[in-house]
Amino acid sequence: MAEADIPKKQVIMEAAARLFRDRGYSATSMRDLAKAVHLQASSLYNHINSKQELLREICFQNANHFLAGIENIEKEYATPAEQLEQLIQHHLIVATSDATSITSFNDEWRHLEEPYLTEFVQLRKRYENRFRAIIQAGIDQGIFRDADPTIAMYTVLSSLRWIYDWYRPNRSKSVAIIGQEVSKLLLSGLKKT
Amino acid sequence: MAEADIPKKQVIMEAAARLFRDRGYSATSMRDLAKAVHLQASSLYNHINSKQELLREICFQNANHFLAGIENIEKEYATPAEQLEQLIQHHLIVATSDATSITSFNDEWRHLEEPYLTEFVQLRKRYENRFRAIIQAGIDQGIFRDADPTIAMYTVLSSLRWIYDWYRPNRSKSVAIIGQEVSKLLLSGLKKT
DNA sequence: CCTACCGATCGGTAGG
DNA sequence: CCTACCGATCGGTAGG
Repeated sequence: MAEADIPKKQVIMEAAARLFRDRGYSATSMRDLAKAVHLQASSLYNHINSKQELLREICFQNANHFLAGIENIEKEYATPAEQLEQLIQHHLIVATSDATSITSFNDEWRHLEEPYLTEFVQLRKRYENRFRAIIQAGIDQGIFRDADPTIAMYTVLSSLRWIYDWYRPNRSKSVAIIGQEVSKLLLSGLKKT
Repeated sequence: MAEADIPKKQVIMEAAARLFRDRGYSATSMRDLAKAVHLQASSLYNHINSKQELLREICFQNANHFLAGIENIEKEYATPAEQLEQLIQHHLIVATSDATSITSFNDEWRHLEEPYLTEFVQLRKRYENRFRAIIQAGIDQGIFRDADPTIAMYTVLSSLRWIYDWYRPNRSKSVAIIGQEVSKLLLSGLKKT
């Protein structure tokens, strides 16, 4: 009975996110999706407008989630070192709170059609710019090494990505602990000093 | 005339790698591919057996390339620190020497059909195991910090991945220099000591 | 290497 | 929410 209260559209969205993650957007058919929610393919269209709409909402939901976090961290924390540490933590929280849909945000967005494709790329760029600015501030203040801020940013972001690409719950440590270890690795390096 | 000597199958394979990278395996049709090599779709089958075959050969070619390198490095270099540094360099060389097909190795392999899917996953696992063993050896010898070797391995591998995901030639530094900076970042960390 | 064509499947609509 | 169905496109084959 409790399940009956979840809007059907949300149920469809979650099933879509899972299929997009497991097979990719293009390899997922509306008939696959219909079967996953125990409907006929045509009945899906009483709740959604198109396959594109599903991808679009999944991608932008995540993009906005990431951006809201970084803006908050810029206000709440003063030093670049704190901001970066919080950013890493926030990135992992967003990614693991909606672990199935993050793959679309990472990989399937390229199947977005215009004008949404352009808009999405701009949102992502904004996130990257803010991320880079924090690293740049750390370098300017002498807290971080004199690294290339773009390279450092992508290295950090990529390191966070493997966690939801390869991580499988209850197979190993918790995401929080993995996140801490990745943070330490990125900030202090692998070599002993 | 020089181009006439390149086997048609190779031309098709390279065009396929580019399309799989740009649109993904599922979203690439044999008619797209045919157009790219100025043929009718049906004519492709005089040179190849199936769409699957193209993906399979692209994926396994890269997998074998990566594995051959790591076996060689294990023999040629003695210390884990040297081996890791060489491994990072080798990974980047493989990735950039065939930059278009590396995306299939990274992302499109999941569209492989059995039994090749299982075989591919095993090859990749073997690469990861050897990579992890080198990090483990460095920890045992006291050269590396007491990190989780699996986490360290994935962090390193992911950091290498962004270079061919995001890097665009002549927009910035060379791959060699980017690789050096990423290496330094991973080994020494972002924070000043 | 082409024309002609196969059955299967695609996203989506009409109409109830 | 269903049945019935649309035109388009899919990977691939036959036959020359």
